[in-house]
Amino acid sequence: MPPSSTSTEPRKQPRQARSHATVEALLEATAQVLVAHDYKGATTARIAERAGVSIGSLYQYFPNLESLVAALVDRHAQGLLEVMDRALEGDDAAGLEGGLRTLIHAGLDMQRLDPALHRVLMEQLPNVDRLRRARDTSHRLTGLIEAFLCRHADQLAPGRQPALAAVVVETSLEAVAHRAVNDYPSAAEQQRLQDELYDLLLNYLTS
Amino acid sequence: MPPSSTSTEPRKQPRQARSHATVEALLEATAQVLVAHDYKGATTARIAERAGVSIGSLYQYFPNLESLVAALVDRHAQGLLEVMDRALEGDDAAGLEGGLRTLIHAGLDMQRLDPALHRVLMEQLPNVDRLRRARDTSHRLTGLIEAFLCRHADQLAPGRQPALAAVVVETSLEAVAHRAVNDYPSAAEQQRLQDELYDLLLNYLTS
DNA sequence: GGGAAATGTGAGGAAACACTCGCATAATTT
DNA sequence: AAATTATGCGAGTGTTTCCTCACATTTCCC
Repeated sequence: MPPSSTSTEPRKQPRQARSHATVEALLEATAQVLVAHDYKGATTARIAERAGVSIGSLYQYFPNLESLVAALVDRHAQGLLEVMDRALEGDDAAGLEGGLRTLIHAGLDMQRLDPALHRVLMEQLPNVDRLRRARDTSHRLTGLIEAFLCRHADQLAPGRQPALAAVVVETSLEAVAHRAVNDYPSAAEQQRLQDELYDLLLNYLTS
Repeated sequence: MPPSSTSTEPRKQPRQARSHATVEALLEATAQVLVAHDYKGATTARIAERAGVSIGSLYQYFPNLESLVAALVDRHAQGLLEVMDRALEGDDAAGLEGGLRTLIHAGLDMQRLDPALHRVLMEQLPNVDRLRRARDTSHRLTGLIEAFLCRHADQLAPGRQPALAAVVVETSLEAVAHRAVNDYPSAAEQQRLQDELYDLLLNYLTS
């Protein structure tokens, strides 16, 4: 393994439809290989082969393997945030209870976007800065939740500080939703856990 | 990277004090290298060098790199469970509230055992069976918590099923404790999150 | 002390790895 | 249709890695 260049910036921009398809195929292949072989087994050769593209083409658009994974992380994180954003927008009329229901539902949906990929991306990426930065979707999520709580501050229990509560809510929501989707495949069980999550968070917020 | 043998069983048992020290040094070195270089960077050469031992000695006791990591995981998991076991033993007199306090305290303590190592082990190990098996300390923990809840079943809210509640409690406890220890270094902040955790779980269990 | 067993050594083989580079092909522009 | 630019290719380079093996050293036991 010779030294890998440190930049994670794209090497060149695709200008024709053909090359857009190549980049797309590479990203998709990266996702599949990550899921099938774990991070340590995600090699340039495997990814290129899976994408039906030569190694050389891979390096036309990504300066190194890490940047390819970083691009995939960015894209996945984008999708996650959009799920939560869409769910929370315009749901203020439903009050804290209703909003919490959609919040929890969105939490489950996020995990369902691509659970296997989600696992690898969240669990196995090395602590390289670029990847870490892309990974703290959690922190941006916490921000969204804090804003949500502030919008319903009047219904919160007296002592609850939105900033602190947002951390607790986001962390438990993500963890329980993750476990529900990954360890309990049946829809009935997932529904039960979703109901428990509602109990957990509502009682906490309103004491 | 030639084919790595698949067995993770120890190659031979150390019989003299000297070799016990070697095995110990290797495990300790593995932990340090994992923390310093992430899973992908944990190479046999680095580990042996750090342990002050030759590569050959490493392979006297471990058939491959993976088995070395697996042994470390086992050992770490053992430590975690002992923390929780000790905390819960004989604390039945304190009732649900008191027991929950020690439960939460133990959850934080588990994360503090060796936070950096804990992170790498929990987050970066590949999904190889042996490692997966060793990793589901969470499930055994859930069992401990379920037993705890059953012991105080009379104080639980009417609808609460211990088995389901144990999953929720274990998952949120682990996640929030993890975040507290890793993202909030100051003792004051950790204490605040610990109190929030108490609110979260007590309100949930007793509705 | 001497033989046997346990332990330690590290150079080196074989394979896998990230990445380059010179060149072929396809699309676009003029 | 010629020139230019964009895209695609994959054998090859230099490195890294896992792991073995023939041998050296230490400990144990009588």
